[in-house]
Amino acid sequence: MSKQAYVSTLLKLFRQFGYEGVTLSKISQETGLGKASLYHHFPGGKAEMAEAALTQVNQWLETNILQILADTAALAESCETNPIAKFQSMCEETNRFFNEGKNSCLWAVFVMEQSSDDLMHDRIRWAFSQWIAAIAKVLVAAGLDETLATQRGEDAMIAIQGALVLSHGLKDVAPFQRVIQQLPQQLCQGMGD
Amino acid sequence: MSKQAYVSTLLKLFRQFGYEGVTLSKISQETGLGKASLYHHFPGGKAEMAEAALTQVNQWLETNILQILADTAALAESCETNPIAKFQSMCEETNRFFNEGKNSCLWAVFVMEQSSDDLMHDRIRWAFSQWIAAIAKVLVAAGLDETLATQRGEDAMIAIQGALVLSHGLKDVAPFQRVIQQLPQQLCQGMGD
DNA sequence: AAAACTGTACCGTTCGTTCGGTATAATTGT
DNA sequence: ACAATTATACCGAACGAACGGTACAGTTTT
Repeated sequence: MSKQAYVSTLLKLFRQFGYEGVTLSKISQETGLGKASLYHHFPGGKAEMAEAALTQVNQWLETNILQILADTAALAESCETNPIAKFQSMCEETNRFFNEGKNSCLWAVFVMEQSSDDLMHDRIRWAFSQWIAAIAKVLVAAGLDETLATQRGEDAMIAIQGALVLSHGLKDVAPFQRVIQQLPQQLCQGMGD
Repeated sequence: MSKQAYVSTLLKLFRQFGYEGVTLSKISQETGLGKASLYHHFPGGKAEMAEAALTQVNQWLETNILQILADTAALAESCETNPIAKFQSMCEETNRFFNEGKNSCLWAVFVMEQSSDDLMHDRIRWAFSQWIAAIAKVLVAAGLDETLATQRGEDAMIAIQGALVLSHGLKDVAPFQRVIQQLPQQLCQGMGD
């Protein structure tokens, strides 16, 4: 089992139970590694394990979301006036990442639990603002006002995070599915449709 | 100090740190009560304390949100065609409850942490669906289609929950403030403005 | 006096962490 | 080539501290 696989297990556990809710026994059980072995891979202990999980999420954001949104290849085409395709790709990737709404968001879990120290919270804040800025940049390139574009980026994050919370609360992924489906058009509303 | 005040302290702690993040030592320290006293008031221990906190939130929902939305007094007036005033009251109360966005939502914390047992999760689900249904009922009374009305109720919950998450993530209550301000008109859009 | 309440000491368990050590693979010296 | 050394991965056992919870004798309130 590679270290990447261990981190994936850590991510699964932390976003499911939160930082305090995860015990080293659970981690040991889930990874198959003894507690002492965990300290070989993560000398910083539980805190470093949580940071590794956060790193994986932020790397997913960079490679699977930010890169797609910032991609200038499709810009030469019709994507300039109507960037709906980009947002559809974003939503597909987001839907996959959150397992159709059945997964929680590590950022939300760590932030609400206030388990993250300042350094960790800064990395989460960076993630949120980067995602928002990437969306806004696409909309600005399509001719939207910058202030409104940023607002829509925020609204997208609000919709995704809120839908995750509500879907978990209702034990029904339908709200998240509806949000994911409607989001691209919602972001592009009032533009050259 | 009344029991109600103790429960308020419990609510504060649980929504700030989550179920697993709160220890009896913290509770004892924050309430000024010894462990024995805590078990006198809450014989069921930590689980009962968490349930008491949840009960307080759900009671707030009933008395400060559901009741206002279901109030038929203003229905005789212009509220029938334009229920924006009701939603404004709802948002004011919500804004106060979440301390302008600085507080977390206990439902979201418990649901995301998966710390709640089935009975607790059912009460949280009840709260979400009741709030949504109450909003939908107002919109239906104002002439909106039932399916769309329920969707807008869900969107309101999504907006509130998502805005809380984002505001905590960004360490900035501005997104929550904007959502609270825009929500009434957003709920009534396309109606007799 | 009876009831409600609380302080102190304590219980067994589990927490995150560390120690000492083993087995295997890679590297080095000769 | 082979032996000596180092590095990597892993684990059982145990640590002190803190966990949630309990027993019981007081104290306060009524």
